[in-house]
Amino acid sequence: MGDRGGSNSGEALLFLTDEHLRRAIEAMFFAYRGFTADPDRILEEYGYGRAHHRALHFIDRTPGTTVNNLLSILGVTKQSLNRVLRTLIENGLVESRVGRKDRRERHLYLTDTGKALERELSDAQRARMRSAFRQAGPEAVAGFRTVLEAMMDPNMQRHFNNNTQTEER
Amino acid sequence: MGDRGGSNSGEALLFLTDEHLRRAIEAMFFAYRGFTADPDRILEEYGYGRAHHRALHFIDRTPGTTVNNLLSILGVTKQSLNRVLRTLIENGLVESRVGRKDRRERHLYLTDTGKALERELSDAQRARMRSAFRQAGPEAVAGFRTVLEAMMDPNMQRHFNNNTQTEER
DNA sequence: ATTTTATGTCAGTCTTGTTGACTTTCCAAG
DNA sequence: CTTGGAAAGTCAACAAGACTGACATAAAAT
Repeated sequence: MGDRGGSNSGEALLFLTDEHLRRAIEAMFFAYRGFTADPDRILEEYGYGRAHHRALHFIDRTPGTTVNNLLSILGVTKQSLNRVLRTLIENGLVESRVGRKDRRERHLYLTDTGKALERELSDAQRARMRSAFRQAGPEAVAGFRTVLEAMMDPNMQRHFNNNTQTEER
Repeated sequence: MGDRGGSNSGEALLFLTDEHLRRAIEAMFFAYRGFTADPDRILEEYGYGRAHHRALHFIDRTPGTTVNNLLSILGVTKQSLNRVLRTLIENGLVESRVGRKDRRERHLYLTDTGKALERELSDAQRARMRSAFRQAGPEAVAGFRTVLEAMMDPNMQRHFNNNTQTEER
């Protein structure tokens, strides 16, 4: 019982008491709140919500992505996504183009207005992330990413590492 | 641009390109989904939601906590919390006791049934956390926690480090 | 005695998720 | 060529969980 978690390097065993894990769970909860706080404030000004932010983010990340692809990334129903997408299209933030190869598909792009809002949102989020990373230092950042990736569902890891360019411009 | 952020802990400089930060933002998004996936499944069986989980968690963490304290931790309105709390009390998972010193206050405790569900939920969440921690290794875990804490709002850091026992048993 | 605090409740709104049913388009296999 | 089924959109209805605002009650504080 009076054992130690060994040295920091190598494969030293981990003493993960329930209390350690509970603290980590709470840290995750509180940190996520911080993570979304800044974008939430901006979104409110425009009358949008987090769902809109997510759509903007992933369309920006992969221009020309299809609705179906977006669905599998976001993990919501098409009806739910469609409502958000319709608003964004109506308001001129997102453009939906019929696919050339498969004309059932709609390929999604951000307009200049859409890009501007996405920028504003991600600038705020990046600023907080950058500040946290600077405070924590490079080693901590590496560890942070490693743990986050290990926490994802395998399916989401796939999306995370998938840099497919669905170009159809 | 070629600057160094070397005032940290005497470590290598951080190259935080927008692309790095974007990846980190996505990792946070996907990881949080994994983080909540298991409890969500369990909650669904019982007809509860995340809001109930949060209440159970923090009442379990700080038995005898008051409604007001819970409100400031969870950051929701009292109407919203009250609905959740009422359900949990009606279903016999939470007990609400009038304060002895200040009889306006209600002190909240988990019943045995409440403790059982809290256990089931946090066991699932801890299992995933433990697995991720084991995969990532001790160094990564330390970094993970450091970054999360730096990402919180100062107000939430306060709650995170506050181990006040509101004992009124 | 009055004010403030802690809590609870009622009513109504909003966002974002859900299911189910139906239509249109259109690729591809029979 | 016909038909089956996939991709996408639409409509309707609904629920959880957040919100605001108004009001009630009890008790502590002034």
